[in-house]
Amino acid sequence: MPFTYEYPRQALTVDCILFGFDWAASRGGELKVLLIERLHDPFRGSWALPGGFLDEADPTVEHAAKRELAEETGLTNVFMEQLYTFGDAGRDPRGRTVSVAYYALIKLADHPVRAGDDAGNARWFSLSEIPALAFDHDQIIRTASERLRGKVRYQPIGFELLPRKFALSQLQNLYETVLGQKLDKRNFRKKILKMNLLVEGNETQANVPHRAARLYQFDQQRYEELLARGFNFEV
Amino acid sequence: MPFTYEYPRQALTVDCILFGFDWAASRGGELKVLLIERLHDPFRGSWALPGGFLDEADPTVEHAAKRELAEETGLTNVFMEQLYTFGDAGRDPRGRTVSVAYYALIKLADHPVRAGDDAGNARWFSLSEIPALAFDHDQIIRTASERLRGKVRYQPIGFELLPRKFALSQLQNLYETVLGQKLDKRNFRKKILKMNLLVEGNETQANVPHRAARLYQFDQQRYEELLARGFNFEV
DNA sequence: CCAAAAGTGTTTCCGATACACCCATGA
DNA sequence: TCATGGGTGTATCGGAAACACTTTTGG
Repeated sequence: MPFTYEYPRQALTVDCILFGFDWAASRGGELKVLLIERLHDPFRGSWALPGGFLDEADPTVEHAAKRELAEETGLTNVFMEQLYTFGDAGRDPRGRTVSVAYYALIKLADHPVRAGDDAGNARWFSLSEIPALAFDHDQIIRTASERLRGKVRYQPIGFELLPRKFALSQLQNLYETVLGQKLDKRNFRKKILKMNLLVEGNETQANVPHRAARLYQFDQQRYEELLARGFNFEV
Repeated sequence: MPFTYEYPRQALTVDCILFGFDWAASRGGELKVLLIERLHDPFRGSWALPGGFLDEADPTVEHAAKRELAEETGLTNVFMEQLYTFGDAGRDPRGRTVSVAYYALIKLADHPVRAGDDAGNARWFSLSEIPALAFDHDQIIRTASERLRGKVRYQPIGFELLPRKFALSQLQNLYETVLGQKLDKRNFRKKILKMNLLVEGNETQANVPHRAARLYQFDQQRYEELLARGFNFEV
């Protein structure tokens, strides 16, 4: 059942960049990106970002991104933000395709991943060990990483990337990873605590071969206040 | 000559938001936006953003935006940045249309505007007196205004919006207009001069009924250095 | 000489930075 | 008892903010 139009039309796709923070990575945390293995041509067998064609039934483009993500990786309830639209001629060997990319930050532990219908496999890759990707997806990931580095300055990204309860050193480690630079421990703590964004819990780490760290949580209400009124976290 | 595809495709358009700064506007400057009057349905006779369909021959989406802008308003050599992609169902009465919006800042004086082929008229409107617009173009303009307010904090926008030679009070007025708040004259001057971004000229304003202001220019080279290394202009 | 905008310094305050040692825990 | 990371305070510096009067020009 073909579809016919008076003028040529380009294909419209969405792609999803999901970032997770892997605290357990040996000696310092790592940022990871979720990739799927393509089951169909073009680039069959290659790793790629989850994504696919916009559907007539999708009420919004963002909806299409969430739908494709769920279909290919099983992930749901992910808050996505639009990143950028990629549409250079030649980015898809099938013909002109324009892709709207969305990105999200999620807690790795809360979102187990499984391969879905259109994907042979789904896996988290460290940013530093990403294989050759289909289409211009390496370029998309670079753009997303830059955006993340920018976002960290005016939004508390730990809220989305860390487990509900975390040690301050984990939060600092996350910032150091995203920003690519070491931060002073005492100054970091002073600054982050002064924001009144964190609630000190009663628990501490368990089974660590050193003094156990106190665990904190984000204060949801305070977080929303900060977002609404504008926020600034200069390093 | 119809075009046929195996799966349904959405129409892809581009829209251009051009901002200009009108210094002469009585009592303080005004931000203006370029609009065109639509010659064809839907929304024939309405004011709208310049824009149109992506063409198969456009090598990039940005190229499509520049091409449409030139066709409808005669403006060329405009540096555009991608703003956001708008694709909610229902934003176009003809059917599903996804639009990639681009925005640019230009010097009003350097870019005289004329109506082009597909536009009955082209005119600058103050942000405060924008008429009812076609599609969701009011929403697009709101998004662009917010982006501009954000951009002002890390890029010297005066470079793009002001005439080549300008008085410091013009620059301050621009910042006040974009940010929507008054700034302290002495502090503003100190800060902007300390950046070494401005070159003091020999000339002064002519024919003003008060003390003539010294005129400055941006230092192109210093500007590029700042852009490259990152830039911060907190109010 | 009046109206209107140009131009000019100092003080205060706060946040950013730099910096080193003791503490708790499990092995 | 040792290795490992957790936890803590102070001094200095620099940029941000507040603030008012004199100068120049055309009408």
